[in-house]
Order: sequence, then C-alpha cells, then structure tokens
Amino acid sequence: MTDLHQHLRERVLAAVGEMGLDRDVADPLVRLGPPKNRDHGDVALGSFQLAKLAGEPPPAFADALATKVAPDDVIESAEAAGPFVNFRFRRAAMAREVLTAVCVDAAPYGRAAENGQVVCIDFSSPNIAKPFHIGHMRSTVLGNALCRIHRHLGAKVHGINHLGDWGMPFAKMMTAYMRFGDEQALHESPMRYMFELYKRYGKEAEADPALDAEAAAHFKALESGEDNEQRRMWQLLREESLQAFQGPYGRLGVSFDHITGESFFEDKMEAAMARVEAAGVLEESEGAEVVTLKEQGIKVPCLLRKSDGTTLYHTRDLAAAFYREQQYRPTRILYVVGAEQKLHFAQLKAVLTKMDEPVADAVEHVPFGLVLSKGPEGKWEKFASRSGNAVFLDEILDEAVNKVRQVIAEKNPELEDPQQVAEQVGVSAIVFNDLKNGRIKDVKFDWDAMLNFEGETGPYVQYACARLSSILRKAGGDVPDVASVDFTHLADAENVLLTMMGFGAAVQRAADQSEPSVVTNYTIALAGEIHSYLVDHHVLGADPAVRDARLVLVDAARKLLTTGLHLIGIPAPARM
RNA sequence: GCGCCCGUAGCUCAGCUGGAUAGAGCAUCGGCCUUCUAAGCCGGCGGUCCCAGGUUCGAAUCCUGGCGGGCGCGCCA
Repeated sequence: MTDLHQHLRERVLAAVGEMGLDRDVADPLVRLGPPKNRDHGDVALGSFQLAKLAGEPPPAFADALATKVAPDDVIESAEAAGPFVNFRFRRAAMAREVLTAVCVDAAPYGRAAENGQVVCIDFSSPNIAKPFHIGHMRSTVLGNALCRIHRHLGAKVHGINHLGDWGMPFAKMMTAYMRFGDEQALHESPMRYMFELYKRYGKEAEADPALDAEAAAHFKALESGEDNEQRRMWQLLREESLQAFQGPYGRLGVSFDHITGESFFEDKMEAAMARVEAAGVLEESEGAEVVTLKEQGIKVPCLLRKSDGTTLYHTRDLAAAFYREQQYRPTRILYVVGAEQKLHFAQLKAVLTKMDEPVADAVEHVPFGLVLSKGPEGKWEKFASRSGNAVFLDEILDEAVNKVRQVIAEKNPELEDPQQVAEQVGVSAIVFNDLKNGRIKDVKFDWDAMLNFEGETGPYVQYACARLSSILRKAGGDVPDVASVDFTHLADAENVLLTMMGFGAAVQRAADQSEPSVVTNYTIALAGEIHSYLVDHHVLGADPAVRDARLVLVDAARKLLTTGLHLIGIPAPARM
C-alpha cells in the first residue's frame, strides 16, 4: 500500500468512526480498490457492508461518508455515486509520492528491507537424463521469477535446483549408455547424444523387457553406495549433462543458490526413513514400505521403499524436506512443479502431517499447466519427448533471436551491437510469453503468436524502456533533482502515475498467489500508459519547468519498468 | 470408475478473491510519422461469461447438478 492509500484509509476510518461505527469492526469492511472505470475516481469504496452495519441504506450512507471525508492536501475529492464513494487524490500529491519513492528506491517500489520470511523455492529441477526442452522452461522461468519477487519483498530466498540425477530415469540412461554408448559422441554434443540414447532405449525396451530389469539392477548397484562401474557411469553422465544445461540457464539469466539434486540425498534417506518409522506411521505392504494416508483423505498410500529395497522419488523429497527445514528454517517451501504431480505433493504434505512434522505447513506445491503444440489437425496436444519430437529450448530461442535480428535490420539498422540486443529481446519474447498467462493455464506454443512482437509482448515492454532511455540520453543524462520539481506540471500524467502506484500491490499479489503473471501484466499496463503518454507529451521541447518535471517522470517510469521486467527475469536494453 | 484442473469476443487471455455499463492483445476495417524509436498511438467491428438450478441487495466470480476438454490414480519422476 502506498502512503497515499494509507492516508486515505485513515481518513475513511476516522469518518466511519465519527458516524458511530466501531473502528475495529469496520476496518475489514473498508475495502478500497480501483474503480470499475477510471473516470469514476482513483479509489472506490462500495459501502454496502458498512451501511448494513450502520443500519442505513447504502446510498445514504455513501453520501454521508463522502461529506465526512473533506478534501485535504492529499485528497482532492470524495463523491458518492449511488452506494459507492469515489475518491480522487490531488495530482501533485500523487506525483510527489510516486516519483520521490521511486527515486530513493523506497519500498514498495524498490527492494524492501528484510521481512523475516525465509522462502525455499524448488524449481527447474530437470531430469538431467533427458534433453533440456521446452517443457523444462516453465518451472525454470516461473521459479526464477518467484525468487526475484520474494527477494524484492524482503524475504531470504533459497533458490534450489533439485536435479533429477538419481532413480530409474537416470538408471535407464546409464543402461542405454553402457549397452550402446560412445564416449566420443557423448563429449561432442552431450545433450543431443543423450537424447538419441533416450529414444533408442525407449524403442529397444519395448521389444526387450529385460532392459528395464537391467536398469533396475544398475540402480540397485548404484544405490548400494559402492565404488563400482555404475557409480563411475553415473558420475560421467551427470557431469556431462549438468555442463550441457548451463547453456540454457545462462541464456535465460537463471541462477541457483543451491544445486542439490536427488543424489545429494543419497546418504540422508536412511535417516529420513528412520524418522518415518520412529513416528510410527510406516507400514509394510506387498513387500514395499508405505505410509497410508486414508485419514488424510488420500486413497493411495505413499511408497517410500520398493520391494527390492531401493528408494523412490518420495523418499528423496522427504529427505529433502527434512534437510531444508534443518538447514534453512523456511517459512515457505515452494515446489514449482507441473500440475500433473499434484498428487505427489499432496502425499508428501500428508505424510509430514501424519508424522506431526511442523514443516508440513511450509510445503506448498506451485503447479502449472502443460506446454501444448498444435497437432496436425489443428488441435492442441502435449509435447511428447518420448516420441522424439521434443523441441530443444536452444532451437526455439535461436529462432526468436533470428527473427528479432531481422526486425532490427528493418527498423533500426544503425543500432550498435545488434547481436546482443537481438539475444536480449528474442529470449525475452519467449520467456515473457510463458509468464504472461496464469501459470495453471496450459501454454499454447504458437510460433506465429510468439514471433509477432506487437501488442502484449516482451518486446512491447522493452520498447517502452528503450524509448524512455532514449529521451534521458538525449536530455544529456542529467535528471533534475526530485526535490526541485513542481509537481503540478504532471497533472496530465495521472494515468501513468496511477498505474505506477499499483506496482507494490501487483508484486505483493504475485508473491501471495505464487503468480508471476500478475507482474508481467503489470509491466504491459505500465508500458501501455507510457506509450500513450509519450505520444502527446513531448519532454525535451517543453518549457524548462515542465521539461524537468517530465524528465523526472520519465526517469522514474523507466526505473519501475526495468524493475518490473527484472522481477520476471527479463533485461531492459537501453536501445533496440 | 474415482479425484483434481480448465471452460469469458473468430483466436490467445485478463478480470485484484461477491460490486458500477464484462476488459485487453492478435486477426479484421479506418485514421496518425517536418519534433524525444510507428516493435508505437487513436478509433470501428466483435459477448447466451459452457448449460440448468440455488445462495445474495448484488454472481463471470460462491454452492449443487449436468456437458465439453485435460491431468492424475503403489513399486517412474
């Protein structure tokens, strides 16, 4: 909440108090929000519930409330409109509040002070025995954005890459490599080659079921902890793939605080199992060790040890939860993992609950939809890496970057370092597209839409930043001191200012709902206001006092847009 | 079969947790470059908010029941 909103809220509460309502009772009913239509005012209050409390008809109550909130140096007007009260801030006050706060980097526009929250974010976590394809991108970019958003709000964030470097998928890759692998080919192009092995294994295992048994045996040998061939194989493949993954991570601007894959918990699983057993919830079933969860409302039990004695995904996630709790003391642990694994995380949380472990409350699955591609009949269908039509992320990014390069050649041929800008804009277009819609929605991977850089796209927002940067550059680089600005000159920038004031609320909502798209859409809205404003408000040609005020506005808008983009992992080039 | 998710303009989606006349972008049609980047701006067209009940002063939003699509349901992750 901005200072202006805080002030308004105080005034409304005082007025409501004068009207005979108990302040504490009324407090939660004072819900100030943006009005349906901006023409109505800056902030609206539906007085239905307050009126009910006062025993008056809403329109009469709204009328009385509006007269009680007299104008002051912040509030310009309060007008009743039927059961609603519409408030307007003084334009100069809005400009002062926003521009000053942005300028000194104060919260909620700038990064907040430590707030005591500790948030673990388990994201990306790819199965490194598979190629890094488009499907891996969602968790990666969503998690990266959530890390940045929580950090901005003052949380201590632990971004964790819980690599899938253990278990059966890895064992299958080992088996394929040990049967028909070639070290030379592996070194040449690890990701491509492993994808070939992956496909070949799938094909051969279909014809020869013995392959899966072999893989299971290899996994058992690996998990024995002995220094054997399997372990050396595991090490080799793990290093190669991890290396190969650095490419995509680098291009996406993603980094991790901890890369602790499933294998990291190899020596921590027995302790975890002992803890489950000590809690008295472990049962034997058909030769396996399970925790039944009927009383938690989940029909299927959670398997923690297979009948051949080896561990499972759940075992490692459980060990990881204990480890994170003891190591980081998190208030929240977010698992940014596809919606198809909902049951898995419900089980994980239920097991911890049944064990009476407090960390259960921190566990929070952040599910997201699938990536779909257009099928032959125009129907949206799942990307299937198994059938071998997986699209490598690098190819997608390259295609977008190439398209951007063309656009640059066409629109801004004199741009220096077009290659770097193309990379920044092209990769962002793909990332932005992924973060634009609510995460639970399936992403429709539509080349035409993604390579169109007009409208609600990453380039659209970056373009706004570039235009602002250009103005500042042409002004000579010196932005006037905020303290010297006559804010009355910015009355015509009310739409920009109002939108800027919504920044904090957007970031907060994104964090609360684990929904980066709120920030993405915010950047679109602000960029739109800026584009509109710049059309008929020239900065450099204006009278000195107006010019100074507008320069400060431009500088603040650029800062805020840059921050917004940064929060979703996207750079803001100064020229494009 | 059971559980969960989704259903809003031709297409892709918002809709701030129940409020005012349901909003954007794309596509389409029309207008705007002698001044800071036209990857832009302004306007037109376009709606049975899947259907039927219910709760409420008020429902796209909450509840029940359908329909359509998707995902999941013990030794994979």
